Amino acid sequence: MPKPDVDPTRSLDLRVDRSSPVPLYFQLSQQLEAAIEHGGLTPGSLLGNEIELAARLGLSRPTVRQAIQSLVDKGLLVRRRGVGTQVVHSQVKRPLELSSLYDDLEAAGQRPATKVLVNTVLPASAAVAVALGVPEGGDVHRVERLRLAHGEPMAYLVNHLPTGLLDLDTEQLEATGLYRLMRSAGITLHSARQSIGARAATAGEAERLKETEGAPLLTMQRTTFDDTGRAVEFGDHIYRPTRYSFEFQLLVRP
Amino acid sequence: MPKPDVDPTRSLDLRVDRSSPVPLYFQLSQQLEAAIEHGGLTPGSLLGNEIELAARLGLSRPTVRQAIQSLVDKGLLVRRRGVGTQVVHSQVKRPLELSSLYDDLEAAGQRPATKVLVNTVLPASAAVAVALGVPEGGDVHRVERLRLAHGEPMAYLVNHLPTGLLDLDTEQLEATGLYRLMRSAGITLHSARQSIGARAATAGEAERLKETEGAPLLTMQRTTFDDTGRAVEFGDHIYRPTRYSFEFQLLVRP
DNA sequence: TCAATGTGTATGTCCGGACAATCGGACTAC
DNA sequence: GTAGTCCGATTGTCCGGACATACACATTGA
Repeated sequence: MPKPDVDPTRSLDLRVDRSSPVPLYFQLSQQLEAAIEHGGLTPGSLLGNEIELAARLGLSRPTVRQAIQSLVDKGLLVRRRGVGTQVVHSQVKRPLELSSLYDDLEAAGQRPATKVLVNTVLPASAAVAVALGVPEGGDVHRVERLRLAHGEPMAYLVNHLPTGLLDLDTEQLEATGLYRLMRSAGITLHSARQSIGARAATAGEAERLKETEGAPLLTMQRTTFDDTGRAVEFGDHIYRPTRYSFEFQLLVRP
Repeated sequence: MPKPDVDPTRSLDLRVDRSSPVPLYFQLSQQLEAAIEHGGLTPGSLLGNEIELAARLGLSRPTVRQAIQSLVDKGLLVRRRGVGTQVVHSQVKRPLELSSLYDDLEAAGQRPATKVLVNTVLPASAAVAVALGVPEGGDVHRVERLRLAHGEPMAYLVNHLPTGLLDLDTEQLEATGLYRLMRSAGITLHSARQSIGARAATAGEAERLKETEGAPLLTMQRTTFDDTGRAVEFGDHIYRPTRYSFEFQLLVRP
C-alpha cells in the first residue's frame, strides 16, 4: 500500500518577498508555475489545501487563491471542490496567444528574414475601409512583406494600418515584426478577429512564393484591435502550407 | 460643452436576488453582459466606480470586482487604474472556444447533416497511439464521418478515441456532434492542441468531397484532453475551403 | 451485495476594511 | 509657455474571517 500522498508543495521552498514591489500573488504563481515546469510538481499531484499553504507562507487565503486562480486560467491547474487542486497532466504549452509570425519563427529558432516589398500610403479601398473603420478613400498605410526562413519564402503578408498611429520605418519592419513595432509605439493590443482558410495560388502569388499556379495556399485574414476598440491593423496573409501551419493550444473555458 | 458623463449603470435597473443559488457575482456579470449586448451600456462608456456600484447593489466590493473581472477576462471590459472601467468598442463576439464543427454549423443556421461512414474498433497505428497516449496496436475507436450542409459535403472527419470512455452509437453520431456526446458522457473537456494547414486533395478525398484531385483543402488535426490530462480524442479533418473557414476571435492576455 | 446515509475536507462564495499604485487634470514655478 | 508638482479619483493588492457547497469515503441499512 503506497504511502498516502503528502503535500508536494512542502518540499518546494516557496517564499515571498514582502519588500518587493511584485505582488505577492504573482510571486507565488510564478514559483508554482516554475515548479510545474521543472518537475517539482508532477502532473496529477494534489497541491494541498489553500488554508495550510497560506499559513505556511504567511499569506492570506485570498492571496493564495488569486495565485492559484491565475494558473487555473492558464490551464496548468484544475480545482475540484471537496477534492483539491491538481496539476494538469502536462501537454499544455502555449495557450494560443496573438502570435506574430515573426515571433513564432524566432521561437522555433528559424531566424526569420523579412523583405519589405511595399511601404506606402494610399487611399483605402472599400474592404480595407470597412475592416479598419476608416472612411473609404482616406489615407492608410499599406505594407507588403515577404517572409523567409532559411532563404526560402514562407509567407506573403499584406497589411493595412490607419495613419497616425505609428511611423512605419522600412528598416525597422525588416528587423522585427509588426506587432513588436506597435507594442513599442505604446499601442496595447487587445483582441483580434481571425479567419483561416485555403485556396489555390494565383500566378502572381505562385511566383512570389516559389510555388506553382494552383498550388494550395493557407490564408489568414486578421483585424487587430487595441483596448479602446480601434482597429489598428488589417492583415491579409498567405502561407506556403508545406512550410507553415497554425499550431496552438486552446482551453475550454469553464 | 457636453454634459459630464454620468455613471451609465445608474439607469440600468441592476438587481441581485440573494435567495437565488446563483452566485451574486455571476448574477451581476450576466446583467452587465446583457446590458452591453443590448446597448444599455454603450462602447467606450465608463462604468462608474466599483465602490459606489457595490453600495448601490448592497454588495461588497470584492463581489463586484469578481463580476467585473469575469467580463474583463471575456474581453468585454477594460480596466484602467486611476481612470475606471470602460466598455470595449464592440467587435468582440466569440472568444475562440473549443468549437465543434457541428455546433458551428448549427449556430450559423445551416442544419448540419452527418453521415457515418465508418464506426469500428481497430488496433492503433503508431501515429494514433502517440497522439492518444495508448499502446501501439491496442484497441481504439475509429470513426469516419462526412459532414454536409444543404446536401453539399463540407468536411471529411476522421476521429480516433480510446476505448472504454463512451460507447459510440452510430445513430447518435449522426444526430449530434462528437463533443456533445463526450460531454453528456461525463467527460469534462479541458484543452486541445490544434494544427491547421492546407494541402492538395488526393483522388479519394476529392471524390468524397465532390472536389477535383489537387484542389486545395483545409486541414485540421486536433488532440483533445480532459481535465485529468488524458487524451480523449484525436481528429484528422479536411474541409472544403470554399465552404468552410476557421473564424475566431482571440484575446491578448494581459 | 448493494444502495442510502452520514461525515470530513476542500474549494466556492461573500463580507468589510485598509493601504498602495497609478492616471489625469489643475496648479505652480521657472 | 513649458515643465514640474500636487491632488483627487479609481483600480490594484492584501488581510482575516464566515458560511455554503460539493466531493470522497466510511458507515449503515435493506
